[in-house]
Amino acid sequence: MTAPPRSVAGSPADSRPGAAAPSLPSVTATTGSSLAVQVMAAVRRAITAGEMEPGRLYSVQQLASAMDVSRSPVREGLLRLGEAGLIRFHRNRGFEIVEVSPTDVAEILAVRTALEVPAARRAARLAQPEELGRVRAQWEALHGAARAGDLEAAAEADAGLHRLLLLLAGNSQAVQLVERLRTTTSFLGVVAAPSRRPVGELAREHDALVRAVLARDEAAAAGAMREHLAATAQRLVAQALRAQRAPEERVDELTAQVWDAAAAGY
Amino acid sequence: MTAPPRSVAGSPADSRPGAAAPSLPSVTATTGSSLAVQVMAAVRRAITAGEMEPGRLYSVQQLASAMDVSRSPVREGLLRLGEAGLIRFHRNRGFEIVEVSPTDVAEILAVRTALEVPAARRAARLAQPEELGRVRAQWEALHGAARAGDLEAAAEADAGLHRLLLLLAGNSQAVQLVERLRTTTSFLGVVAAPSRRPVGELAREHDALVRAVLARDEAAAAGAMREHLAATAQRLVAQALRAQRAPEERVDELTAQVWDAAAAGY
DNA sequence: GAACCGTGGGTAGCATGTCACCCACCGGCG
DNA sequence: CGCCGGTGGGTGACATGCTACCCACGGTTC
Repeated sequence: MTAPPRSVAGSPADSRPGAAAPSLPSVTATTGSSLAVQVMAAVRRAITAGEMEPGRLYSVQQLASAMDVSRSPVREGLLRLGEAGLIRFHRNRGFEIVEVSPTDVAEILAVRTALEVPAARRAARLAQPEELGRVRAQWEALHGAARAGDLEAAAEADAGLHRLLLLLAGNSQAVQLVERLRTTTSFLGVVAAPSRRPVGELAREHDALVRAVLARDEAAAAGAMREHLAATAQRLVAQALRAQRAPEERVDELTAQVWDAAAAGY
Repeated sequence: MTAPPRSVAGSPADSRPGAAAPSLPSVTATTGSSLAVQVMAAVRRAITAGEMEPGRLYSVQQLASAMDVSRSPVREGLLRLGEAGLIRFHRNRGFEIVEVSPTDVAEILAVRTALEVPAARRAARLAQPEELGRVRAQWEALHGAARAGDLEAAAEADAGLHRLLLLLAGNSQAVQLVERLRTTTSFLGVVAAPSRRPVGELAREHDALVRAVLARDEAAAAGAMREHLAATAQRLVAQALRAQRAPEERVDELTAQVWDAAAAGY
């Protein structure tokens, strides 16, 4: 449709460039919309898959060849990622993946707390009956995904529920901001824990929240949201700590420390 | 240096393209850094100067000709503006200035309230002595600019003070977010009111805030920040209302209405 | 007179050419 | 043996060519 399959030189097998790596950042498989968006998705996948790592330097040309597109959409997508703080450019040297530190994660969740706790309160107050029905539907979708053990679907339903509550609070700016913050944290790893027990627990954490909103209990909704975000934060901070090779026996202690420092007062 | 002065076709005097306008979006005068950044600044100037308006459709080619650069940096700058929600692209049709509605302004200030009120509290608690000195210095800079009647400098000092407090609260993510939000509202009009009495008033509004922080009074700092943001919000909402040709005698009433609806609960 | 359809101009998106700049490497000089 | 300036490859930024696509306009048909 949009992209006539050019012959394209590609890269034979050299990948000689000075400090560059012989990684294969995954080609454009997803046929979504613009190529720039597909590039962003591909880079994200490459990071979570471990094909691109924080230390190395990469270049636009390199990615363009590997993905079999021209430099323009690659550059465009990378600039967007850079603006979001996910990669960093070194002039005339290349770009580098920015490591998301545990502190960053804690700060992001603190910001989300500041935005979503009042939003839950407002949602409990302002929501129309048919909107409450949508909340219930989204909640049931989350439980359904949890029962099926589908982590990805559960994560999506989770995100949808949060977005819906922000929407019901009537602040579309906050919706956009939280969406962007979520993108950053999701660069950590697509799904939180591997198998543990989080699926059921995740769904259950929302129970109190949804019930409070449906009952229009503002205080309870706010409290439930705060607790849920705190639990999420600790999961993600712990994951970021492990990604930085923190000693496993100190993860719990460090997690509490980092989160408390970032969240106190919000 | 970089841009050999092309002959450039420009648009003689026709401006035939379907819905496009005969506006002259201002050329690149500021020699800052990348052309894309200069384009963003130029577009912003053109909007605040009334040379570009929300209804019309514009094209990359059009701006590129008018500014005597190629389409690449123009496109890049516009894409960044689009990501910030300030313009909207219509595929194969052009792009359009997004009108910042009074509701949007109120929502943005509500978000800032959610972020900056706790930040003021944390700053009062966490700031080191030498950091308090920087707060005092920034405050004095604000008063100096106010005394000199320099609106632009006062606005910048205002922004610097807010950024500093967010920084002292130890949340760099929030710093970035607020910076971005401020960019959006600043698209309304560079300086708030024309001459009124806002310079002195603006500086005085910060007095209680700064004093509370310096005295490490957390509750007072939070309260002062809340009041200050509410006052700012009402100014900006009123300005957005006037930009939408709201009847002057109803501006005060509508302002209070819009702000109360957006801010309640934050 | 009104609905329909071909056509042409204009646009965004992508591909590619080009250039100044920067850094790493290296060979000669002290 | 260590410093130092030349040099070449690689990169980001910009300029420009190309193409599918969309919409408005005008002529044709009923």
